Amino acid sequence: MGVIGVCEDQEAIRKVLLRGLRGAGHDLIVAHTGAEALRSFGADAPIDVILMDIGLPDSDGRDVVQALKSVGQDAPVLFLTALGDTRDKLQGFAAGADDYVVKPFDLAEVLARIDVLTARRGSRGATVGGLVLDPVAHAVRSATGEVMLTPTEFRMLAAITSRPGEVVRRRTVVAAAWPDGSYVSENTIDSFIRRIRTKLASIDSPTGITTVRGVGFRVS
Amino acid sequence: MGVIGVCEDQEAIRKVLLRGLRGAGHDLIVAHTGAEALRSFGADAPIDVILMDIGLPDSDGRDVVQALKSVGQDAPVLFLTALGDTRDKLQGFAAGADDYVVKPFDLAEVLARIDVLTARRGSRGATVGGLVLDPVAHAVRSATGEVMLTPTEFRMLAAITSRPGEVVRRRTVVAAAWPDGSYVSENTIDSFIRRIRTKLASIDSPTGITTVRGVGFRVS
DNA sequence: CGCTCACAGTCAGGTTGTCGGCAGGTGGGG
DNA sequence: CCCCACCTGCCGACAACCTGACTGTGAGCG
Repeated sequence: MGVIGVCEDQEAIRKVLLRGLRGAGHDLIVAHTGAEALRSFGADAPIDVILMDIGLPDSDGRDVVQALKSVGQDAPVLFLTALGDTRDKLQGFAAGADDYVVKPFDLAEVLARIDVLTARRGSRGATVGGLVLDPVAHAVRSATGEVMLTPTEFRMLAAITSRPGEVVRRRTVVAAAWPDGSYVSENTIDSFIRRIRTKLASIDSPTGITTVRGVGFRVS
Repeated sequence: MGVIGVCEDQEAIRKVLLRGLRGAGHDLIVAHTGAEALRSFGADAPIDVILMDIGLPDSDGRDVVQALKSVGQDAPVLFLTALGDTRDKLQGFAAGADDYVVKPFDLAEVLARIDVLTARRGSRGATVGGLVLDPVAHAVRSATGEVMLTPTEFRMLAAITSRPGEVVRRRTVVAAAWPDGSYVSENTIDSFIRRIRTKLASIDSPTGITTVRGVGFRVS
């Protein structure tokens, strides 16, 4: 379903979480400490939801989340913690939480809440600024026409349009359009971007792909 | 802040909610029964978040929510209910909930959760004195416009705005914006400050970077 | 089997934006 | 008044990016 970044130091809890998440069909990126989370959950990691403990051995999960946000990681965050006071919760939300669950938690509920968080960002746009992406026909439509896209072109464009207005990093695009672990030269990305741009122009698309130097691409 | 649709039949709870929501600066559309909610919360009602009780006198809040979704109302839904079993919660999420809070609830927490739901559909980013830094888009926004920043510019501005009102030393800025151990001439810092100032001016930013002679910079 | 076509990926050359620094001007504090 | 910190305009180097042409591969077809 999605890629979940899990940061939890206690082995027993981690085991329960990992099994539950895998059972629900999620892919996982696991960290045991705040420092590890900072390394593994970078802005270019294709993470859909972050599950974060607050009481980590090396740091405060809230600080970790704020650090991640400041480097551009914008995946929604669910705090999973023993701190259940209202004040703790408010601090969690202030630190950028999208949800907050108090231990001991019920696995099924956590899974449901994760579904909500993943769905909320996925549903953000079959149609973006006068452009309609048709996954069945592998085509894009605008007011004035329609073009076919090749499979790779389609996956790339889908990755970029899935976040209208946001910059999508080149690595993220690669992760979305090519199978895991495959190497593609930077130049290949450029070529595909060019082809997509040409096709979009051929149907007088109102929105185009703008490049953000040193970062990636963005629909505007 | 936003328009909240509240559907709650019990007067005591409703009163607490209404006062709290108004106090937080929200506008309200109030319903006392499911039927009233269906009438008032239509697809064209400009609602940002729906606060729904489940145990309504005339109907089940979950059915009401599903009916609203089927007519195109897509505002996020927060269920506020006495039913706290895991099974109840799962049913709530299955019915389309974005969040689920069990009574007795803490008003401050509910307000925080509402903020999350409204913020997710609006603009994101830390806001400092009328300026919004968006790490995802690599941009700064003011009331009148938006500019893109280059990676280095963004890191510098982020370092300075991270401590509003305080003076940030030149060394601190360098440490935040350049890789460890790299030497940059004092003049280079000035150049970047200048570029950032120019970009901020181009969007009529209400706050600017003031220099503190011999120490560093500060947002005012 | 050989031809054609579409797609993926590469290469080389040109173009542009970012970075970092220089040189000269400006202004405030001693 | 002088010095030093800072401002400003400007320029060169370099990397990132764009562009058009080209190669390799595999499917479809007569």
